[in-house]
Amino acid sequence: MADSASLSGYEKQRLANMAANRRVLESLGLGGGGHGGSFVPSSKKLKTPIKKKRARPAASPADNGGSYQSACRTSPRLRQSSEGALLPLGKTDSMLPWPQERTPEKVEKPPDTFGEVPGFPVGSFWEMRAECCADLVHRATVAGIVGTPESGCYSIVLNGGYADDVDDGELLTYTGSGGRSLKGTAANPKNLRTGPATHDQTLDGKEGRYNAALYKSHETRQPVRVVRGYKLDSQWAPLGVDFGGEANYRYDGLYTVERAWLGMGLEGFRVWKFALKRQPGQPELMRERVEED
DNA sequence: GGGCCCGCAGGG
DNA sequence: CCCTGCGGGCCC
Repeated sequence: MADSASLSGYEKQRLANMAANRRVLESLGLGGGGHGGSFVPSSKKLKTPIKKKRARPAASPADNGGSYQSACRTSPRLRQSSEGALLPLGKTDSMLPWPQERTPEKVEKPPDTFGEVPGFPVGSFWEMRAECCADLVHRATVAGIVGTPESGCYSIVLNGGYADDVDDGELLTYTGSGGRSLKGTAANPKNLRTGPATHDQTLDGKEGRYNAALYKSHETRQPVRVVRGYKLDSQWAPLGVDFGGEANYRYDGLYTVERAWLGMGLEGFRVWKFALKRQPGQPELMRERVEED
């Protein structure tokens, strides 16, 4: 670790924000770092992809007629059926409710629900967000938060979108959405999916609806499904298929929203922050990475 | 690495 | 129709 004098203002602020986030998590009962979790192999996080390019199977709607098929796989430790028989790769005895075949027509989706999605237990994983979306575990292809201000939040994806979020596995902090200009300028109009922060996040309106969903969950204490992505800088994140792992996105179980507060983001605007705690009685988290340095 | 484009789901 | 967003691919 470099001495603090050599750190940029941004990096100092990042560390300060992370320290503040950790204090929130510590107030929820667990000391920071190193607890729980089954320690799976010691594959270091690679700095560069193993292969420059992977041949990705038809994975865009244009390639398969307008819809994503289910491409969920189940982790090796879950790959045995309840009877103990080894199942064919990629199949579990409970993996049935969602189409196994390609579905050219738009599929009518049932309303979203709280809690585990039948057929997709803790440890289920995917290569792409769209597949996770098709399986109804996180019903958005890009957005990190799914839910409504009225019902609450059904699911979130942790994928390193905010550099000062803290992930201790059982406890984590998560930053809300909004506060960005995605339209570009009149002279140079864009249609961005993300962009630099330009204003404070809010709980209001369509821009704040996802924050309001998490805030509602803080009140209702309904469980939130948590999916971790490979871009998350955490020992609890999946390695990523380009880095020697088998998952890019992994369902890690149900969490409750324990805290909700307005904080200062790294880009100089207010952001909504949430602290989540994993519900007890679930399979242990997988730890595919060694300690980050 | 960064920049840019555009598909998609979901909600107003 | 419009808008949002922790994608993914491509180019440089």
